[in-house]
Order: sequence, then C-alpha cells, then structure tokens
Amino acid sequence: MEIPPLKLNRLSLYLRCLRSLEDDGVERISSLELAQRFHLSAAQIRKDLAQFGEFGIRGVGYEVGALIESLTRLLGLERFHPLIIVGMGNLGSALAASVGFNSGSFQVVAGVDNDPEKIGSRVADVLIEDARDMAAVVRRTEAEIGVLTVPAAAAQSNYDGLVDAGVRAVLNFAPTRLKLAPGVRSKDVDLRIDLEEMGYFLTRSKRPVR
Amino acid sequence: MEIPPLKLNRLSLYLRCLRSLEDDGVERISSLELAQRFHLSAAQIRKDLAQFGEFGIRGVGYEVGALIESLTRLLGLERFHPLIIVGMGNLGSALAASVGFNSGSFQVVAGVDNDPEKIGSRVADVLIEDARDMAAVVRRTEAEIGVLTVPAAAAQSNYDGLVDAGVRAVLNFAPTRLKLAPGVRSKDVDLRIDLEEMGYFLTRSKRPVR
DNA sequence: AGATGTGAATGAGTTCACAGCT
DNA sequence: AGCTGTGAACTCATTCACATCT
Repeated sequence: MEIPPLKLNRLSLYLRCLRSLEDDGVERISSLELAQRFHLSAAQIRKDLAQFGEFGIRGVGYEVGALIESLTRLLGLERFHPLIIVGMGNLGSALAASVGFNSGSFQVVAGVDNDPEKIGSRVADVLIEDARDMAAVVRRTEAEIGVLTVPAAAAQSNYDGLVDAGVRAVLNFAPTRLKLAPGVRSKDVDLRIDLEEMGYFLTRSKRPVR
Repeated sequence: MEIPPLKLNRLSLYLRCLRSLEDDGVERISSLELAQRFHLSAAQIRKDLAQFGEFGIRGVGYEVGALIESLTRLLGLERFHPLIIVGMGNLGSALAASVGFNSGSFQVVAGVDNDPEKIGSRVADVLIEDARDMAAVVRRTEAEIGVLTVPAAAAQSNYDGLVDAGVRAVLNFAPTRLKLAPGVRSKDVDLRIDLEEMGYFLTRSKRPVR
C-alpha cells in the first residue's frame, strides 16, 4: 500500500501532536479534541487513521501511547536514518546543528564541501570532508538521505553524485529543477518560492485599517 | 481572482525558468520545450498561463521577455517586500545571509532575538535588535513579511507579536501548529516532516541491487 | 450517550485530446 | 504545419452525515 505524500505528512504531524500530549500526561483523546487543540480537521484525522486499522475505541477515542507506537512503526521511525549534508554553507551548517535533523531516528553523520578552508573543520560534531570524496563518505557512514544545500549551478552534479554513491532519498534546497533518478525519492524545499507566495498575497489583499 | 497556492508556486517556477532562458539569449519558447528543459508538464504550463490572458502565439510559442514581464507584474514582484527575521539562531542567520531572501524584490531589513549576547551584533548587514522591541522594529522598517525561526515553544507568542505589529504574512519554520490570525497569510515550512517523508519511503522501497 | 469508521457527495487539481488560430 | 487555449474526462483529496460499535 502506497501512502500519498500529503497523508503521510499529516501522519507525521499527528505523531508529533500525540507526543506532545503524552508529555502532558494525556492518555486518551478523541479526534475532535485533537483537532481543536492543534487546529486540524477531526474527520480527516479519523479517515487518515482508519485506513491502517481500527486504532480507536468507539465512544471513547484513541489511546495516546498505543497510537504513538503504531504511527512510529508505520512511518519507519524506529529505524535509524543517517543524513549527509552536501554543501556546508550557512544553510547546510544550520541544518547540521539543528535539533530536527539530529533527534529521534535522524542524525547528520557527514558533511561535505568543496571549499578547502572548510574541509577538516567541524560544525556541531560533523566533520566537513572533501566533496570529491563524497562517494567514499557515503559508503563509510552508510548515509541514507542526502541533503542538498549547494548553489543552483552545482545541484545537478551533486545530486547525481549522491545517487551514484547509493543514497536513495534527497532533500533538495537548491532553487533548480533536478533531473531525477528512478528509484530515488526526492523532494524540493524551495524557500524562494514560498517567499514569493507570501509576497503575492500582500500585493493582492487590501491593507487593514490600523 | 484568487490564484490557488499550487498554481501560484508554479508561476514562480516558470518565471525563474524563463529568466534562465533569457540569460541564455532565448527569445521564444514553446510549452513543450519549456517542459522538457525543466522537467515540467507542457499541458499544465499552457493551462496555467492561459488563465491570465493569451500570452502565447499559436503555432509559435511564448515570447520570453514579454512573458517574464507579465509574470513579474502578476506576482507582484516589482514591489519591494521587506522581511523581518524573528529568531537569529543558526537558521535565522543563514536565511538573513541567503541570496534568496536578499534579491529581487525581497530583502531582510531587520532581525530580532532575545539573547543579550546577540543583540547589537550584525549578521550580513542585518542588525540584531531586542525581540521585546519587535513592534517598534516592524514599524520603523515597515517589514511586511515575518520569518519565524524560533523554537516551537516561542512560536505562537512571536507570531501574535508580529501580527499585532502589523505584519501581514508569516513564513513559519517552527515545528508547531499556529493558531492563525484572520487576514494574515501564513505558511509552514516543516523540515522535520519533509525528512520523515524521506525516511518513510526508505523503509518501504526495496534496496536496489548494487 | 458518545465517538469511531466509512460510503456518498463534493470539491480541487491534473491530464487528455483536439478545435482554433497564426 | 505547428502550437496554443480549453472543454471534457479523470484522478486525487476533503468534507459530510450517519450507521456502527463500546
């Protein structure tokens, strides 16, 4: 069964919400209350969860602990997922040091760059190695997911290098359309386009009286 | 007329592609060739563009220069859009120094943080000011778009502060579900959820023979 | 009673295929 | 002849409303 990305992302979100509830000592919750607390849709929560079996108890709600466990397994978050960051500039370095990329089943285990000044130094425990050795670094660290934080002009060649080295998923921050390799999961994170979306709505919406 | 976000994002993308073509000296291009060069869908390009008038010439294609101009105006990219970054940690600082946030009609004009060590220093020409003065900073700089790069726990209060100060669009990098204010355009960029999507497909897809 | 699970209805978004223009 | 513009078909996603179960 193939879960569409949108639904998958919501499952990640539910899991995060449930963990927060668990920290607060909540043991059971209904779809309605979950929706209200985190600004989600109750019907959608039920539909999303029901697809994978009957996790809920009718008339009661969902058991927080049990549901966390089910979602964790469903999302493959018990397995460890090592990351390699390609391009240790400002953004790459920030991600290497970030909590989101270094907790749970994720950890940045390698970083490469082509700047001789950077090679050999460390950012938050991550040793920066020579980009020319990328394939060897991937093999040594068994990095599974590549994080592309290089300029647009260098993106395709580094993507190809990651794929050749055996990486099977890539998160691309470069503002360019990659020619994708079959069998490799890729996702673009295009912050410039997000900004332009914001900008558009500003020019369109009327300014409120203030 | 209200353009749905997905379509809007594609228009941004087309504009970027066209600019790259212009730099290469291309004056005319068909939807098919545009699609092939940048791995897009020709039918979708035509449909997206046709919605706003007849930009193309049947039998020929689109005039690159004219289309760039139309899209630029359509997206509101002739107007200047000042940004304020809230939370000058690693990610906030990286964005403050990034090209994408400091070119065309966008520029980071302010940064705030609550760390006394950082206040008063500069990151890439952006002076870091006291987060408590956020409202005054927004008014002085006339920042239009807020970029939220604070920890999850601080996100809601800083979001509310931005909105109260008059910011009308927010790009939220904090991994939390904000209670949104009416009339304010907001978008979540949740890198952790993007990562989990990658991780999921790794556990599901069979490893290729290598 | 009260909340889940789900078919049916609705809506959004994409692809197809070709009429119509240059 | 060739490529755009577009109605129609199709696929994907969300919401509704209620039968179903504890």
